[in-house]
Amino acid sequence: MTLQRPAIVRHKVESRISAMDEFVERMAVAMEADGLPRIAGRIFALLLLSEDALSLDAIAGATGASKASASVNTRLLEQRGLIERVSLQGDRRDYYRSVSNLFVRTMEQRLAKWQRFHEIVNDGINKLDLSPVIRGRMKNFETEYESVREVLSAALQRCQARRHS
Amino acid sequence: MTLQRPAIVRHKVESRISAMDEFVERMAVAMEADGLPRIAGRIFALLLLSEDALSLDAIAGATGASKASASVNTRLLEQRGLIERVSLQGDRRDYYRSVSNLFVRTMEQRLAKWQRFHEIVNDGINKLDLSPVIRGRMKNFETEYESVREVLSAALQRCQARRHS
DNA sequence: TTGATCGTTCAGTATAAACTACACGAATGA
DNA sequence: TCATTCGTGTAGTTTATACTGAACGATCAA
Repeated sequence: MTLQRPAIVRHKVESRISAMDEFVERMAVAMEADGLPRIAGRIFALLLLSEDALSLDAIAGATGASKASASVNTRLLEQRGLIERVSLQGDRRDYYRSVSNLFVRTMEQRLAKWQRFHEIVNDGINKLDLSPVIRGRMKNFETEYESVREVLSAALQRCQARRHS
Repeated sequence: MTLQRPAIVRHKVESRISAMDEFVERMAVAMEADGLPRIAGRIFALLLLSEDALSLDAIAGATGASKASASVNTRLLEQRGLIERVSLQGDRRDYYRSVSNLFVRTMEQRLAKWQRFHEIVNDGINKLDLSPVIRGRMKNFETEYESVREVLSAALQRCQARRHS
């Protein structure tokens, strides 16, 4: 059974297809460094390049993954806020597309990951009996983080405000 | 052959040892989310808690890893700028300790990772023939990134300036 | 030069993860 | 209600990667 490639890819000439594929693959590898499965990266890149929302079958067909894998990885990306699921009336299928406020979403994602990290350090400061030197080092680490986090949050809020204006 | 636990751990009473170990393990899991091996996370946490620089054998003994694994993972952490190798005169062994400007180092590390990501997107904008909608979406993404990156770089420079004053 | 110790490399193994094929339950339409 | 199509769960396979044990070259002391 041969599935159609999605519109964004289908209408391109051959040389362009490989350029697109290269983009997808590079993105997939880069996102692997962020701890996501490679297929999730491919799906993300595919949707980033696609103007239309794509069905699960279309995604599976275009990425070469099985439908089950596409299902798992779309859900993962959705949970992380990198893509969103949309439904079209008169169609039972789910469709997926890149979120509109992608940058802010990715940044929020990263901030949350840092947060867990720094919570561990804060717990360490509070619960362990550390030498003054170590305690000072860790507290300094946290102070610097807090100042940067505030600056970053403010910048992100400006991004969002600009979008909604 | 029983290796000594490092000083920071050795002098603690039993209940404190487990609290330390919990810190180490939590940190190891958190750093795994950043794509590092779990053992590297353990080593990092251990050195974060240790006032003294530790030898490879001490690290292997305290983390329960083999010396080979300790060697690989200390090198990895060193390359990432999270720990540094120090040598004591009159001692052939290498010692490792947490870097002093840890926060700035970790942020630089993360910024570099983002940079690769955004280079791919920029390449896509330049090399692919995208629809106006997609192109606009990606350019907007990059614009927002650039503004945040500048704010962040400035904040990091302030951190460094404060340290050297 | 010899012996001992240090860090590293390498081959093999164990562990973990991703992915697929298959099958199931739910929702829809005939 | 039966058939169809959707998304998801699961068992098993494949693949990748972390880790260990042993051997190696380098460095230093005797």
